[in-house]
Amino acid sequence: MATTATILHADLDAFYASVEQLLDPSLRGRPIAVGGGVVLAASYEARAFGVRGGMPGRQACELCPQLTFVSGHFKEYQRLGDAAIKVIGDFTPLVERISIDEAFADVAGCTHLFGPPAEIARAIRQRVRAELGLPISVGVARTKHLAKIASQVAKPDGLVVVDPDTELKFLHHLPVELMWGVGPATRARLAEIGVLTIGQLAKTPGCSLKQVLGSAAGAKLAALAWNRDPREIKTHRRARSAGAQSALGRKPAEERVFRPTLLHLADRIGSRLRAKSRPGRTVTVRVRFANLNSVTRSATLDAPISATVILAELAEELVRALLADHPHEKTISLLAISVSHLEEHWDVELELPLGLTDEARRPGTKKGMARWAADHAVDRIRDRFGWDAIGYGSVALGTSPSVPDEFRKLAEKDL
DNA sequence: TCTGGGGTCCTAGGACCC
DNA sequence: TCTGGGGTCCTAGGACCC
Repeated sequence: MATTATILHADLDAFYASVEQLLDPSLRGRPIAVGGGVVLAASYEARAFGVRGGMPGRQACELCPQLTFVSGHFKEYQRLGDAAIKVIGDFTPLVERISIDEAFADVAGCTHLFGPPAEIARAIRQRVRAELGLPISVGVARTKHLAKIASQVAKPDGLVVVDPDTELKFLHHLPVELMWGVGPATRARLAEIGVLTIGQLAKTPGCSLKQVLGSAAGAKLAALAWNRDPREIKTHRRARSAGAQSALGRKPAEERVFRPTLLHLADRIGSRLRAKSRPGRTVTVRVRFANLNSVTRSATLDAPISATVILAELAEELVRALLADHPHEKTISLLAISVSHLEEHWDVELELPLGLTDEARRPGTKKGMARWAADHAVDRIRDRFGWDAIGYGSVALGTSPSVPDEFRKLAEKDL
């Protein structure tokens, strides 16, 4: 067992909101929310009123009447997020980026250059503050799980170092919902058997946890509660799926509604897959009905696909079958497509959409080639003139997107 | 007056093969 | 004809994270 804490977890505080307060000093010290119809991020001043990310804007206003809404500077988020991660990268190459504003790092190999892990954490915080003007919290511990918890405890704008000798003492008095993998459902189930803290979880017999959470989840949480976390820093992991979704408000479950939406979603996904030569074999659609229940349908093909029109047609077939199985659902509120079983690298020109029967989809046919050529042409034009220059227009959707495209891109993983 | 969008992982049951 | 076991893949759903 390693006896030193060398794992760092660094997390920019209320990232989008902090960037807005950095760009506009008049917003500093005030409750602000990025977004409009929906709160994408809230400053700490706003969180004090109960405002949270994902919350409808109207509800946020009720909680905090003096709340100021700002539309986001999404390019700045990307730039500053990249810059913060780069600061960490100046200390060690072993950096695992989790999202735009968060990363793990292992500094075991660079303490001889920069001093003990706690010193490195201080230096990172100081540099991000001085060079970028942003607050960042850092946790230091022997495992990723504990480092992540430590950074949560450190927020806002703090540093917490968990000494290996006192890690269980630190961990066990904290509430279970701070653990990675414990959300509302698991928290509620644990509460039913009287488990509120990580210490209580640690002392709960394995068989009880298995009963309440299932065998795998129970064993995993028990291990984390004793700080047995085997995960290592992974510097580059490839994406396993790519998807897109669109909330619709309330729309009738009809072809004229879902066809243009699915084409638009397929266009977004297809262009990403083609850009990285990573077509996929499994296509999954999700339909959310008016009552917020959602249902999925998927199909796995013999060969991977990434052509926009083929993706769209397959998605349409799946949605049609899904709706036929739910004849009483007349209203849909969201459509989603996801492509998984992605190839590591694939020459897209060789794309062979087997498993589909339509003559037009087969390779070598005139229509099949025409579709590949059309995608290729669209991709080239977008390379030169930008995504909106051409495509299966969102004008067809008839509604403006509830979330700007730039925001969507921030959440996209590198394929 | 019912919360957006992009992801990951796990599970249970069934099909199919050896 | 009935019986058993193991492994892999697929599907649908659920929980969770940022």
